[in-house]
Amino acid sequence: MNETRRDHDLLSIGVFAREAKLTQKALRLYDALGLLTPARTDPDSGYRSYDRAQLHRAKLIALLRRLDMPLTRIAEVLDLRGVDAADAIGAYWREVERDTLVRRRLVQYLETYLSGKGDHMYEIEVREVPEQHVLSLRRALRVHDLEDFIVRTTGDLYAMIARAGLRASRTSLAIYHGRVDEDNDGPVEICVGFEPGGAELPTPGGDVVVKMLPAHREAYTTITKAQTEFPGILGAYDAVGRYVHEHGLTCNDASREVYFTTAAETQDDDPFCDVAQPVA
Amino acid sequence: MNETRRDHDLLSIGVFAREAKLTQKALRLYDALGLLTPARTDPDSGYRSYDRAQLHRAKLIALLRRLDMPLTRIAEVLDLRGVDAADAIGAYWREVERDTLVRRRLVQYLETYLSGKGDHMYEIEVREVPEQHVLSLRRALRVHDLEDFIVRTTGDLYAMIARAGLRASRTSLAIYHGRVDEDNDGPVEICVGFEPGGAELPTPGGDVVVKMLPAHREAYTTITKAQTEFPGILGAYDAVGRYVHEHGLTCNDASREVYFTTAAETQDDDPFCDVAQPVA
DNA sequence: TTGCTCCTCACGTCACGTGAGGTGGC
DNA sequence: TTGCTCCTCACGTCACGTGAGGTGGC
Repeated sequence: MNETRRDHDLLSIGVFAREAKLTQKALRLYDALGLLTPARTDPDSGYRSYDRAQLHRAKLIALLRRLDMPLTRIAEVLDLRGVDAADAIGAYWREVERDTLVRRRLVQYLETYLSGKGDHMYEIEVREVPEQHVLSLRRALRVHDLEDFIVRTTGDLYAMIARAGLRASRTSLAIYHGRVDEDNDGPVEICVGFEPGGAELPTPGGDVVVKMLPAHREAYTTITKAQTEFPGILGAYDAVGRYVHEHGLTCNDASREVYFTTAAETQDDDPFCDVAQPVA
Repeated sequence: MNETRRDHDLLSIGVFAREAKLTQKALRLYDALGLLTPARTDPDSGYRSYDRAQLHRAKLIALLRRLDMPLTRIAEVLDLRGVDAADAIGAYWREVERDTLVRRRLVQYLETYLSGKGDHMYEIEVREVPEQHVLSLRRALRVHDLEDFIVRTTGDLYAMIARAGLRASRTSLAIYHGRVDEDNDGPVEICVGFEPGGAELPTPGGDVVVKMLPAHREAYTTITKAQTEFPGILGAYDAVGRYVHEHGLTCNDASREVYFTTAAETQDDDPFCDVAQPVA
């Protein structure tokens, strides 16, 4: 009750640990790291004494550790004051939440496929695709940049076709010439079809090329916008792959996504694109 | 492309690791733990060979590790099939989400108080409280059981008073005779006041006692239902404590919460209870 | 013979937990 | 003298990462 005047009491490590909700072992580590140095260390016995005023710092460390913040990062936060410290914690936590979001989707994916609900989630069909003139741009990139690249490039190619006075196809493609994830960078090719009418396409600049996509058969399934999210979309690829396998077909070109609408005009549960695999 | 017929190909650890997105080091550890045993180990060279069909198991391990699931728990999941495995993952993830919720609130609390927004969040006042006859029950318990205990006991005491034909007070109390958290168990005392009118209270049974709470002064602040959530409520206690300290007052009894409404009829942002500290 | 892959063994990382064996203050 | 607290040092935990030094197959 009389603690008002005891702000400069020295506390033993045991008492200090109890009040701060830290273990003695942790306090000794923080001392060794210079994160929380005792107010006094007896030169003979090595006994540590803490100032009651150090409890603030100790409690803050304890709380940040409950957020699993690494000690090096805690040291950075402790160097900041007030709003800056609050912001640093907020920034850390946003990282955690981002990570949690990815993992949450992973759990959904696992639950769906392990429980067998994924087996009949996709209707697979086979269709003939005629040859098609396209504007195409190919790039190597990781999954992190994938969505942005697809959206921007598709828009750019549509714009080029329109400016040339040509009629564009209603669908666009993303062709995966190699795996795209954290470690593999494709490459990915974006294609937008057009009708080579009277007007002539000017020689496109940069990496954009005009080419002809050959006619082919493909196994495909239509997925909703929600289903395009990683890792859920893997389920669609798996389903198409299984279909191809079970029907004794052979993959003869790179797998692809066929977009027939834009994200802006599509609800989560509306059809958004096809996942397709050319087969022989 | 011809992998259809190679389901029983043996893969070197390097190839297998790349396909499963695991490191060789991890695969050797899983081998040592019996979590994922290579289809074949060369008795001379020690070279490990994996069956292509083992990729399923390996990829599942890799995904579960991305959820930070411990290897022992992964082993349990791998022993299950289909829906059971999905349920086990779901159960694990619910634990993670529960933990995340607690930590999320902790972040909110830290951001509020470090940025100084907490300083003026509570209006503290002082009031005189007259003496009061109460029914009281005291128990030692940890924070986990606290809310349930308060709600049930308060309801029970009100019921006892009503059945005795007496008029109950509009407010009830939770008095903290000791800290209540994961390690400390109070004790906590629940009190409901009544007017000792014509009818006589029967001698209450069990641990319930009749007593007189003495008249006193108390510093208090009113908080909303949302603010009662741990750890946010600590801010109210801090604010009252600071007020007492800064005004040179002395705490002369245990701190308490004064409830003047029930959770059922209260919105998150409506006043729900007072946090009070008797002072001299 | 040259690269490449694989092997084991040992030590490092992170933030502690858990003794062992010994000392200091009341 | 007896407990209690504190000290250092060493090893364990968890799931690997990172060499060191050496072998095997083409």
